Amino acid sequence: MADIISDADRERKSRALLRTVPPISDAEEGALIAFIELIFFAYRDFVSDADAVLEEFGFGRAHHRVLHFVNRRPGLRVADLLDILKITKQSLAPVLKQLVEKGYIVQRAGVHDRRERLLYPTEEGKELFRRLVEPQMERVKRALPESKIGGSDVVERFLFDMIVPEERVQIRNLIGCSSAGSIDDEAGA
Amino acid sequence: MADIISDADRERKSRALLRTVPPISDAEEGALIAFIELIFFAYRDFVSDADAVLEEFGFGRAHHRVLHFVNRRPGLRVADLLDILKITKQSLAPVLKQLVEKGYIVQRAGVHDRRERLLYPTEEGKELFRRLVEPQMERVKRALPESKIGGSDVVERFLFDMIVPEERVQIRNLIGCSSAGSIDDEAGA
DNA sequence: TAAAATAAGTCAATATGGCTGACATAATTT
DNA sequence: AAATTATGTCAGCCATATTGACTTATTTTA
Repeated sequence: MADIISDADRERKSRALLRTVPPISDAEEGALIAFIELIFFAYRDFVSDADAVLEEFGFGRAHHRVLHFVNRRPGLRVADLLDILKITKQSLAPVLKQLVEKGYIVQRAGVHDRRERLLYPTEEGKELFRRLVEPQMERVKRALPESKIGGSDVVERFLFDMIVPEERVQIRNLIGCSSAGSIDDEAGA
Repeated sequence: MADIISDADRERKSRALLRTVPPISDAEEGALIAFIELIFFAYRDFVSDADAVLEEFGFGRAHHRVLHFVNRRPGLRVADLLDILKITKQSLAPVLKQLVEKGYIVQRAGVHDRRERLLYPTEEGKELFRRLVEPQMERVKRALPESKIGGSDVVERFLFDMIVPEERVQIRNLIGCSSAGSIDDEAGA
């Protein structure tokens, strides 16, 4: 008990030093930490949607991500996938191999550059993609403000602005996102 | 197609608690998938904030999560932590052990029940918590709609509604979240 | 009071999904 | 012909999770 009080003392001291630079108030802090935790719990449940389906197929989340973006961008190269997922090719290799071996993804040599292996979903791959994305769409749809004007735009903008500025243009191009980032994407300094 | 219907069957249990939702149109689908991908990218960058700090200390994200909730709920039991993080005690054990050994968390026997090990952050633990939460608060603060009326409430509500209904009450109690979940949390059936 | 239940810790084996480094192969570019 | 590029592969490592079985200390309960 005494420890907790002295902890609070010490925290007050260090906080006083920090307060000279940034302007996050104590009142604001609680709300921001609540947001941080909400993001943690929301994401955990968000990814759990697909986990049950994946288990049926003996796949993990890594397979899901690969399958997802191959469906969304059929014909993308291995290098593109690595760039989107921000993983190494050694990490991708076993996952992609399993998806190919089990018949969910096919690789074809590029037309212009035959070194490239362009990735396409098979019919089975498309079906699995749908099974995985369906519960996630349902969850997002239910969570999104339904009839309020601009409600979903606010959420979309928030998510977009959580992304590091350098990646925003690339991601907007990738996902074809509507409202996000018309102005001050990495300006506004 | 048949798969989608059977998938809907699988989801019927949880959906029945909420409400009957109309089917997702093709036009809606694109927007929902964009949201799904935004969540993926936003979360990836969100957690990356802490990674740089963690690396300095030789810790991983598991350490971060433990340290975070011990700071937020000083005196919680090991069982509470397992429940919040939804991991097994065997997963927690090495992570907690390291945090204790390196002096960021202390364990004390419970007063009422001396079997319980209540977890408290040390001074160093509180400082590291602050270092980890600070950049995340900054990111959230920047991404949140600043002066628009109700903007952050909309986002908060969205995140809250992404959580599975059964957990919402517990999480609201844990994080002391303001706007989220005044009505129809798990009602509506 | 003796037995059962509980909180926590521990040991072992296993799996997933990341990483780095080094090297091979085929195709393209210079 | 040589360098570069795209991809694949091998080996080893690490972090984080799992299940199962067991111990210890403590509390509850029959």
